[in-house]
Amino acid sequence: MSTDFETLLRTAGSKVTPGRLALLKTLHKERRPVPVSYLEKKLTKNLDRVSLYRALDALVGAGIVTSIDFHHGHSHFELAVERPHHHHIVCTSCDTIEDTLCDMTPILAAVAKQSKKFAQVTNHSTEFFGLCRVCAR
Amino acid sequence: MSTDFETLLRTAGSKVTPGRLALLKTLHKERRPVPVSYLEKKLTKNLDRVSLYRALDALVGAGIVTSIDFHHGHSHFELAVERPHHHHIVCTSCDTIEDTLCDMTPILAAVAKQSKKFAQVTNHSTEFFGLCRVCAR
DNA sequence: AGTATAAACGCAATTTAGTTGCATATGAAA
DNA sequence: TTTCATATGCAACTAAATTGCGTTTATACT
Repeated sequence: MSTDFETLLRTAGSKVTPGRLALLKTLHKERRPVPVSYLEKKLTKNLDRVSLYRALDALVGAGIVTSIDFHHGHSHFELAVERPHHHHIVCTSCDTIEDTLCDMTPILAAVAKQSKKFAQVTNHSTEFFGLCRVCAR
Repeated sequence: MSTDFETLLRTAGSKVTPGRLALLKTLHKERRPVPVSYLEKKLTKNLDRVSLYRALDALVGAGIVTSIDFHHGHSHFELAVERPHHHHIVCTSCDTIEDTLCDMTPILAAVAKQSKKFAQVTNHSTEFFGLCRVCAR
């Protein structure tokens, strides 16, 4: 899997700019879904808020970054490349996150087959909520 | 299959108020996920914005209403009772929504088994995205 | 290398979503 | 019918995300 962010940006039809490279580098380091506020702080010297949102938009559109909703009132973002497709379990008490691999392909097939209105199911987002072992006591 | 909103509110530990009854009635009529802005307009005479949010909070907490995120920058809400558990496919081009039944129980079991940090998986949210037949052309 | 141009950028202002504090009103239980 | 916790409304506020616009810059093409 490539750490070649430059190529990634090119394939996304985006220009290779210092700001966007810094963004990808940060997401790559984090390896977890992070809120925009966090990226904003980390990248103050590279991208302002507006450019950050626009970059994220472009990257999500190109499938390079995933937008995730944990029902926290704001989006989280995670690098979608370099790792197998996965989902997250979130503790509703302490917000701990754990990655979880899960195979949605049979479900996707069933949904596509069942649907009357849709020509294709291109994407899905799934989050699990629960109680972590610490909070469960 | 009860349309007995009064009982619903009571079991949720909530008081039976005209505003909350009107809210449930509206969600019942709609039978689809609606944004808060929509409810706000429909219910101006019954509940102001703040009371609406607080009522939704209570109902979601009690499992009577589901909060759904279509990546539109705001939440949608749908009545969770009176209907089998289901998910939604959203057209990324025109926002058409179609309900879809899908059985996540095997997935949930797999996730729970696989998880190291979590004691229980209590909930999940899944949305599918795609192109409807109209937009696909 | 030099230049043209569309994409990216930064800043200020704005919109939209959701929340807090507090005083008042009201449903439900005794 | 009194009591009291819960629900409500309003105003003010915080936070999230977007728009408009003038400037800069990466890249494609001489």
